[in-house]
Amino acid sequence: MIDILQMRYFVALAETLHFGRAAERLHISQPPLSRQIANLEKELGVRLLERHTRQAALTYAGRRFLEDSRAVLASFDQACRNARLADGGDLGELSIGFMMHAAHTVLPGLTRRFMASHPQVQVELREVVPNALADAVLTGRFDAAIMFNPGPVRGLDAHAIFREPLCLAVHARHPLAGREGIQAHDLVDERLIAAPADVAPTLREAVVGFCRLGGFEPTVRLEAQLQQTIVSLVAEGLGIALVPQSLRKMGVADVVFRDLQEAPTIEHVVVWRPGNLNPALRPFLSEAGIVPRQK
Amino acid sequence: MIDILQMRYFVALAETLHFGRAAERLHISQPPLSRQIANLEKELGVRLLERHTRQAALTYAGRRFLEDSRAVLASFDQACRNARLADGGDLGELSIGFMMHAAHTVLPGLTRRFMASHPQVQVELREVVPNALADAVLTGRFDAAIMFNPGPVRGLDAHAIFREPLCLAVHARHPLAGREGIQAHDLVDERLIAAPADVAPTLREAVVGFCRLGGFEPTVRLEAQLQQTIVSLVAEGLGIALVPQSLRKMGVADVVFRDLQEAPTIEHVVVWRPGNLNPALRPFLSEAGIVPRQK
DNA sequence: CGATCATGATACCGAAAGGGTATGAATGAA
DNA sequence: TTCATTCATACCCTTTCGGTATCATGATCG
Repeated sequence: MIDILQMRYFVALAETLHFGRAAERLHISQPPLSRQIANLEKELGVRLLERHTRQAALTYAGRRFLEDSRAVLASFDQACRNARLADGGDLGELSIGFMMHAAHTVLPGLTRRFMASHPQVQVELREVVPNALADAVLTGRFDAAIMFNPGPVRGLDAHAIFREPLCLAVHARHPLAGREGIQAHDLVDERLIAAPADVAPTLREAVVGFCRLGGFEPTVRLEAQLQQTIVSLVAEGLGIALVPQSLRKMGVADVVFRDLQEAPTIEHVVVWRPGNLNPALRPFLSEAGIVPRQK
Repeated sequence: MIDILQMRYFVALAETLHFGRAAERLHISQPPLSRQIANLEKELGVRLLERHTRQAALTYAGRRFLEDSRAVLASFDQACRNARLADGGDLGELSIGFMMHAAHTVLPGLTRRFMASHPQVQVELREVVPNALADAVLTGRFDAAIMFNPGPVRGLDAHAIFREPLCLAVHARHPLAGREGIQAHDLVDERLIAAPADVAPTLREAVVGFCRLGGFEPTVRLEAQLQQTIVSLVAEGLGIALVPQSLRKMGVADVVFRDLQEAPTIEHVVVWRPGNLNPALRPFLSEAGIVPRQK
């Protein structure tokens, strides 16, 4: 059976046109090379070289086979390299799901760093409403997701990568719009807009907990999943909200953001399935500052 | 060393995900397959499959290696087939030089037949002034050439493939334009236009010989290499000419072609270098009706 | 024109690798 | 728990590979 070894020998021979020197280059002696080439010609049923006493010359078929062999050897070696690269997470695909909010905070930098250090990994980024993210990671739809901390989820590992304080978002003509040093009890009787507890439980908990510290139980009569939506609702005068500070970067007309005294904080986490065997996941987590524990 | 055999084994295994069935498909028993895969993984330094009791599953790196391996195997097998095809003259390049006149006679049909029976041979056709053709074949510029018979040329084989009578080309207002049964002696005192003897010796010989049979020695005061040029000169009233009959197909205003009694004939030959080892040359010659003698 | 040299082929030997059979270990199913 | 399935391991034999020694051939040179 013809194998890659004979092709390597043939290419070396075709490039030197000299059995002795080709053998030397291959770190073998001349007779095995002669025999391998003879075997190759026999199995192909094709004469590849004309042997003359002083030098050998490729036949037409030999020239063709040389070109093809070079291409085969290159792709063969590449295949082996690729397997090692893929195994090391340096080649392949990585699919990341994230809540919209992350696009304004950690996602851009993290993605840029990972892509720079792993140029051969195809990265798929996909925005998803937060409550679908955990399931999507569990089913394998995503290799990892970036979201507000959902609390412990069975089958998922999570690691905090970012923490930011909440701030108050009010309409520009709201009485609190000009106030400094706003505290929890200043929000008594305000109509609060917040994300549903099932979508972002820790965020909701932070909002509610802050109010309780101010001595009252907040009433939330309007809910929206996305922080950006909540800000828009504030702009429309439908209420006030406690939102992550990074939303200030969004320019929204008629909305004023104010710092809070003893502001609660909200955490971004990366979540992943510990059983996920995509080798590109580990370097991604490393880039996020996470050293996953060995299984 | 990793070789093509292990790749074949791996692809079979990856496609069945079952050592026993893959081994069966490869016509070997299961233990050698296990060992070869283990060797492959060891040499790559990469785990390609997760072995579970009930079924195996490819790792990420394994999936990548499967894709690459399929491509490598395909190109490997293709390289072997190509060598055989090239050796048989069914794949490669063939370069044919020809005098312009052949484009009106044998070249189109011959080329069409050869290309139809050898679709994978790249054919290069190149028009050349006739006296350069023999040298171009000798130097290897062309694998073969089609031309008027140049007589014996050292180092070239030649074989006739077409013979056509010459006819008379005269201006439409020439006295001979209306004559039938024109004979050689009717051309006495005419100004003849012909190709130089060094360009097309047999053609020139045919013209001169015909005149001698009519009892006179022709005077040629105007020469041109190409038959088409000669016909144009006839159209301009610069003289008359004996040209191959197939030039009648050219529509040239003011030129009339007349049959000759006992018309001389001119031969097209294919010439080639017997030492030319391009395998595509033999089938080309066969297509031209030539069975080259074995060297 | 014969001696010499360079080159590739051939013969033979020991080592390595491949495939086969027998069997063991692990794990999911009954 | 027992059984069946599946892959890994152990061991043997054959094939193949590479190495050394040597031969055949043809070009070069005195």
